[in-house]
Formats: sequence, C-alpha cells, structure tokens
Amino acid sequence: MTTKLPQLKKDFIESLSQISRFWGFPKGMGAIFAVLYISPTPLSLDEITEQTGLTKGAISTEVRTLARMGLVHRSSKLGDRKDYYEAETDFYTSIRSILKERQNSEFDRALLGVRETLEKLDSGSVSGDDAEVQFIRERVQALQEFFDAIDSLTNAVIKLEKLGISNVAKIISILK
Amino acid sequence: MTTKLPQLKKDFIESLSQISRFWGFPKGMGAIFAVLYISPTPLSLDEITEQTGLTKGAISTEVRTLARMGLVHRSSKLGDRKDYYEAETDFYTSIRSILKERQNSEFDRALLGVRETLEKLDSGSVSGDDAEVQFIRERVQALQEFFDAIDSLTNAVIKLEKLGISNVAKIISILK
DNA sequence: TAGAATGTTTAGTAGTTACTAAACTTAGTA
DNA sequence: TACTAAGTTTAGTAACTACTAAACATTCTA
Repeated sequence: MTTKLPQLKKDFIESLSQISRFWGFPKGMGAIFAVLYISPTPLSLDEITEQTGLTKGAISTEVRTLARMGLVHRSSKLGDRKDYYEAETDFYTSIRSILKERQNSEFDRALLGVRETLEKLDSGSVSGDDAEVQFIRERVQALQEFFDAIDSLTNAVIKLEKLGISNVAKIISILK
Repeated sequence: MTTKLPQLKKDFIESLSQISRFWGFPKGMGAIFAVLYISPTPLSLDEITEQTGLTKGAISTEVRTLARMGLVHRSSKLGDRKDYYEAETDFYTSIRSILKERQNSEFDRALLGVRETLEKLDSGSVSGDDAEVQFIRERVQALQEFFDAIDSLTNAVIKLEKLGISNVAKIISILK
C-alpha cells in the first residue's frame, strides 16, 4: 500500500502542529515550520499560505516569532521583492536561541522569585515562628537545588551539539 | 529590613503559580502545590481554600490532577472525615510519574505520527518525485534523531534520582 | 431519620488566544 | 502619477480554559 506524497506531507504538518501546541506555541507555528522544514527550497509567504491554509496576516506575525527564535531564516532574491523563508535544521542552535529569547521572560522572573525567597530565608531577615521558618527554608532550598539541576541539564543539552548526537548514547551509559 | 512570614509565603505561592502557568498547567495548580509544599503538616481542603483563595470545587478537581501526577498525596486521619493533602518532596519521583501520565497523550501520539512518517519514507512506499521523497526522508530522519536524543536525556534526568543531585555537577563536567 | 460536614459535579462566565478579514503601508513598475 | 505586488497592522471573532457559584452526593452524628 503506497502513500501519496501530498498526503504524507499533510500528516507530517499535522504532527508538528500538535507538538507545537503541546509546547505552548500556536498550532499554526508548528505548521509553518513543518512546511518550511520539508521544502527543498526557501518558500515565499504566499507559498506558505497555500500549504498551511493560514492567512497572510497570521503567517506574517508568526514567521517573525519563528525567526526571533532562530527556527526559520528570512532571505531574499535579487530582483525579487518577495521574502523567502527557510527552516533552521540545526535544532541545538535553535534551542540555544529559544532559551536566550526566554531570558527576562515571565518564567525567569518567577524563578528569580523563588531564589529571592530563599535568600531572604537564608539571611535570617524573616520574622515569624522559628521552627516554621526553618522548615520552609529547607523546603525552598530543596526546590532551588532541583531547579539548578534542571538548569545544568538544559545547558548540557545545548552543549550536545558540539559532542555530536552519537555521543549521547555514551553519556547515557555513564549515567546508568 | 525584615519580611513577615505571611508575606514571604504569598510571594512564594505567587512564584510557583507563574511557573505552573508557564509549563501549561493552571495557575491555581501551582498555588495549591506551593501551599502544601511549605506546610509542615498535611492540609485539609478547607485550609487550602483559605490560603489560595480558590473555591472548594476548583481545588477538588485540581488536587486530583496533582495526585494523578504524583505531586501531592491524599491521606486521612482516623476518626476524621476530612481528606488531607501533602506535597511530594522528591521531584524526580514526580517527574517520572508526570511522564508516565503523559503516555498515550496527544503529545505522544504526535511524536508517533512523525515516526510513522519516517517509517513510510524508509519502506519506500511513498509515491512521488524521487528526489523530493529522498530529501524529505533525510529531513524527517534528522528530526527523529533529535527527538530520540531529547528522549534519552529525559530518561537520564529520571535516573538522576538514584545518583543524587550532587553528582549532577560531575556529569556536567564530563559533558564539557 | 434529620441535619451537618465534607467532597464532587455541573452550568455558566470572564478572560485569553489564535486566527480571519480587511484596511493600511511600502516599494517597485507602467 | 496611478497601479500592482508584497507585507504589516488592526479590529473583531470563535473557541478554549480556568475558574466560580451552586446544586448535588455521601457519610457521619445527634
């Protein structure tokens, strides 16, 4: 039983749309990336419109976000007024810029909030029942250590690029 | 300058609420977990209501989700009809059950979609321009390899529990 | 059995978000 | 200059989500 290429493309686009939505990005963003990712040549805004069914407006704004995250790149041809877009294929590079993009985000400010809570508790500047303060201090500290561990691992992922994917297996075996 | 304990708690709850929202969970879920996490004793539904400002109904449903994810545990006292809830403090245990919970989720089905796309391309059962099929095959394969690498690392995180957080630093240094 | 205490479910709502349609802008061309 | 092609911005909308309020269910106690 054979599958026709257009159908295969549609399925792939649909899968990436779902994955995108799961990570808290618009469904359409995933679709746009998918279309660009499996295109041998850079595509114009109109071509993306055609393959995703989204309107020009939506693509215009979402492609800008994708570019800011480093997941797509914008280029142009001489003597052609159109913009052309292509997908970044190095995902580790993308991850790095996505994380950079997240700097100063609500998320980072929230993490900072926890850190500040811990600092206050550590500096002994919190007034209240001593035993309770101590208890909370230990709990918040454990949480902070967990966050730090996750942070370290995130940085590790970023570094995987240099190591090459093939080495991941080796690292995993070290962990076992 | 001293901070009063109730204010510190409020700030902490607010921080975890934001973090929760960032990860795509309801804000209230983070607040409930925060309240339980910094409580020395298990709390009843009414006590959680009081500290979060949410209604009984909301807490009833959200605490169930938290329990299913392994982030809180429900218990009861003899001769007391109330349910009591306390936070799980081993985050690695929680992560494991969250990931298990995700099994068969929309996300996993989407990942499966990509894998199936690749299998079709590999088995040569896709009809269409040969060069294009080959190009798409390579791209999808690269994406699949990336997903696999992330998956390996996720599993590594889960295993960190056994190693102890302190060893994470050593692992990171290996990666450098 | 009635009443109270606890927890669950359900109908509705306010707020958010991803998107469309269309007005607008900018730049190139006849 | 008017016209066209491309992209952006903006106003509005449909669908979703987290939550509230209140009805409902269950279990214990007088």
